[in-house]
Amino acid sequence: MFNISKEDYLRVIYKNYTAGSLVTATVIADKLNVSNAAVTDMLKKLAKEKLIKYIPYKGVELLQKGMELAISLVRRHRIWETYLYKIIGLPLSMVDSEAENLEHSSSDELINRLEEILGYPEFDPHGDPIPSKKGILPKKKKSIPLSELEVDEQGAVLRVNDDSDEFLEHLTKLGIELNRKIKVVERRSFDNSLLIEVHADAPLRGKKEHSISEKYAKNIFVEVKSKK
Amino acid sequence: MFNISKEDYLRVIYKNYTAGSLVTATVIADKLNVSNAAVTDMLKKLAKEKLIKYIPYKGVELLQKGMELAISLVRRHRIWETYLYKIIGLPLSMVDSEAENLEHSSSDELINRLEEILGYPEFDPHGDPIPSKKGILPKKKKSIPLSELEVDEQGAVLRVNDDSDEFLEHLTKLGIELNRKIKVVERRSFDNSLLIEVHADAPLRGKKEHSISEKYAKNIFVEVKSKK
DNA sequence: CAAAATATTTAAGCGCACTTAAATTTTATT
DNA sequence: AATAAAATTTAAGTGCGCTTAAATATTTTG
Repeated sequence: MFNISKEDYLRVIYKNYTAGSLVTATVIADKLNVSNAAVTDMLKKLAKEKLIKYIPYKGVELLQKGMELAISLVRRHRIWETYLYKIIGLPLSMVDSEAENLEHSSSDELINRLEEILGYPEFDPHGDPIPSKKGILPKKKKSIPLSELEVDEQGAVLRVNDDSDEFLEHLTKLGIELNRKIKVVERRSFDNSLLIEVHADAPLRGKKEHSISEKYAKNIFVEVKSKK
Repeated sequence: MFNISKEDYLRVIYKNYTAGSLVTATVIADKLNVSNAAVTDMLKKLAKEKLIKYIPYKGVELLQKGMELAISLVRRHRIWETYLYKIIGLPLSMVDSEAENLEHSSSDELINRLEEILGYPEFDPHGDPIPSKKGILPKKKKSIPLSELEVDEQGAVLRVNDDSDEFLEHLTKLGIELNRKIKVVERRSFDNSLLIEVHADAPLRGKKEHSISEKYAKNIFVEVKSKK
């Protein structure tokens, strides 16, 4: 892999940070598919630019400047994803990799225009929050994995937790996308697989039943609406 | 300037080639704003990859493979320009530099989709031809510079010959864009400046008179429609 | 047509983002 | 707490696309 830029390092640090614990070199190396040595090199450069706080052998976290840059990148990425999906009509399984390329080569003006065309969306097609021009993230709604829904309970898809093509393509086949309502019809305790009812959008109406494995269900997050 | 890629070299060679004469190193260096030494370096690499025929001290021309790559790049560039202008609504003076960034980071699928959305346009907003998926260029219509129109003659804008922001912004102010009809009302032989009538598009109707210098008129190409 | 001017290439070197291999620090184990 | 295992950093080196300065080839011109 080539030409992984500083921005990508910042994005990985941003996405893998959880309060209180630093992001380690190995995590970054894995996500970017580069050697640990390359990561150490880059971290030293980013630290010199005051973008991150780097504690050798321990890990890193973002400083103000780095945080701003990372958020701007995430914003660009998620706005492109949303645009590619909703306006251009690319399949969900393509938008992530396409956006990853485009995010590095779009002016702020273009991004702002795309956002305007989209009507200032709060979440991208995976359900991830889109930072505003000023870097503010919309509050996320509470969600639970589909796997934790009880039988006869229903929820609306809020977020998916995996970027692999296979995962996303399968969801598309099942008609599962953001905001789609899903009801659990049956749970088979043998393997914890579920029989679900995917409610169609207004135009087509109706609902379809599908069987999904526990692993899929654990990576689909829904907002619980009501019991029935 | 940094990170000027092979593709950019190929594009410059493509754009500056005229049958029978090779493209010289200096022309390339000027267009890309790099040193002659950098150009020589890169030409050797491109020649090794059989993308170009390089005759030291003389210049270069594209070979089959290089031609295909260059045309694909030009296609990506012009489709983005058209999309940014017509769909996204960016000002004409911005589309060239924006497209220059995007053209290197878009998949063929995306480009094909944009082309489809645009309805398979033949020309970009500057009037330059857009190569088809197979690399075929639409036949260009015959055009003459606005400066060569006679008084009372009228033509439709087919192409503009300058990419500078100032030039394009001024045209926008005058309401001059592709396919717009222009009539020469008066020619002042003192400085060869023209008084022109720019016909508005259907929705607004009417026409506006403007005075433009010879230099502007020489860079606007029109298709002669009729005498009056 | 030789000398001067111009264009082009070669040489040496730089910063970047990587690599592998060796050295060092941290963590886990008993 | 010593030692083995794992994680991380340092060291050395690579290819890329650039730079400036020097050498060489081509073109112009008086």
